[in-house]
Amino acid sequence: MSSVRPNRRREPQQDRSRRTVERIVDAAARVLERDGYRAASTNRIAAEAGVSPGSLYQYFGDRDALLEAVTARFVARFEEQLVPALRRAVREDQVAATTSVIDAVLAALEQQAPLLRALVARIPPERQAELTRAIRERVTDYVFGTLARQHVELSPDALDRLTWVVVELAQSLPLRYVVDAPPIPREAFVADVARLVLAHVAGVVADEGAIAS
Amino acid sequence: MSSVRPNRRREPQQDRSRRTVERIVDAAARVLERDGYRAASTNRIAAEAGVSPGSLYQYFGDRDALLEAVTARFVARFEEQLVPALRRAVREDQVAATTSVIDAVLAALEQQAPLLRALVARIPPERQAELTRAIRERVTDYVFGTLARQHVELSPDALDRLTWVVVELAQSLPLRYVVDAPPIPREAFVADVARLVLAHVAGVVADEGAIAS
DNA sequence: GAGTAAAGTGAGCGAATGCTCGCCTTCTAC
DNA sequence: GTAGAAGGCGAGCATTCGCTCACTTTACTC
Repeated sequence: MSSVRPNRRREPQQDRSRRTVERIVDAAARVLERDGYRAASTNRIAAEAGVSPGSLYQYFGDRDALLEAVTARFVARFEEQLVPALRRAVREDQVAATTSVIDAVLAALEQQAPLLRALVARIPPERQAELTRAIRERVTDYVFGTLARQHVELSPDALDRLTWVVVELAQSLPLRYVVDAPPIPREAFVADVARLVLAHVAGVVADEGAIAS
Repeated sequence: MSSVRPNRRREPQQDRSRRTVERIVDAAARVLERDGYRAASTNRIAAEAGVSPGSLYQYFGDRDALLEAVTARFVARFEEQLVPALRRAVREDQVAATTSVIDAVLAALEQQAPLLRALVARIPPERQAELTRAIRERVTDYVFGTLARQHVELSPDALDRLTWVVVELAQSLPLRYVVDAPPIPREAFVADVARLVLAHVAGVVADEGAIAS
């Protein structure tokens, strides 16, 4: 139904134009943070970037493509910071690794807290789901892989069930923590979430063992 | 900063007009579900309701006031269904009560699943935060009260910390469950969340006890 | 059934927005 | 130095949308 919409209308070839694209995405993020989604019109973003509307449309097919680029960059930066931490965590024991991962997710979200708040609370449209989905995919792959390795005895169904809840714990809770900023010390929160994850894994493993025997 | 914006421009006095208001809110919810936020223009909603734009503006000050009425009705219906269940849960023991509450929250959300999905995923604007905040407030009051009664030994700080996480577990997880519809049997999910809540409460209580002694 | 208030109508205004296009400027290759 | 491509410009077009207002219809009161 929806025709193929190119995110980019033209691929920048000179440094000059690459900088222009950066400036536009920067400006879009800034306007989104400051003034919200409604006010983030293409003309306004172009003005904020010090660029003409025509230039904007040389690189972005339409308004949505531009806003999508903002969330894409958010996700890229999130991943960029998270992946090394995940790699490091592999060498730790289960308890330490769990804590490290929670901490890393939280840190990666905190890095871009203002934009995150804007994206979550100031409501981009049909595309907001894409943001959380994109973040979740990254974490899901890792969590599923780790759990599958550590608990080869679990059935695929149990693994799915386990993974979904663990990802929610390891991702939704930190996300809400950053957005809401509740009066809970950071370390206490990380410890709480890590304990929840470990308790849940142990619980489901015990359940499955009870069924199997 | 924001001037006082009356949600209602005129209070309906005849049955006829009360029905009109209902039809408008119904239509708004329907368009939101079917076509998303962008397409939910006032003219479109009026047409869907079989009503003229003028009539719409007799009862709603502006577009946002109308969309706010949609989420307000969602929250009202949610509460309407949840409160009796909470009252019933008071008479049960801790484990049963926890399970009952999780189940009740889930059921109340499932009741309006399509609209919930639209409100969460199809992104109303700066007001989406209000939806989750409104829901959360209802649950928070209950959770805080219950925990305070059961654990008088806890410090106010510990209670806050406990309440925030428990509310996230009891509300965010079910909400995501309804929106995402993951491949997890309902009863297993409810049991998992209940166990998580109980484990977390026990954990924090143990922590505090260790500090106090 | 006359008078009045409430409810409802819908053509259309003013403003804003997304986006275009003809034109100019800068860069690159030779 | 120059041709041609890439990049940039911005006035303005087409469209849409929120909202109004002069008017009609319906309901209530006595």
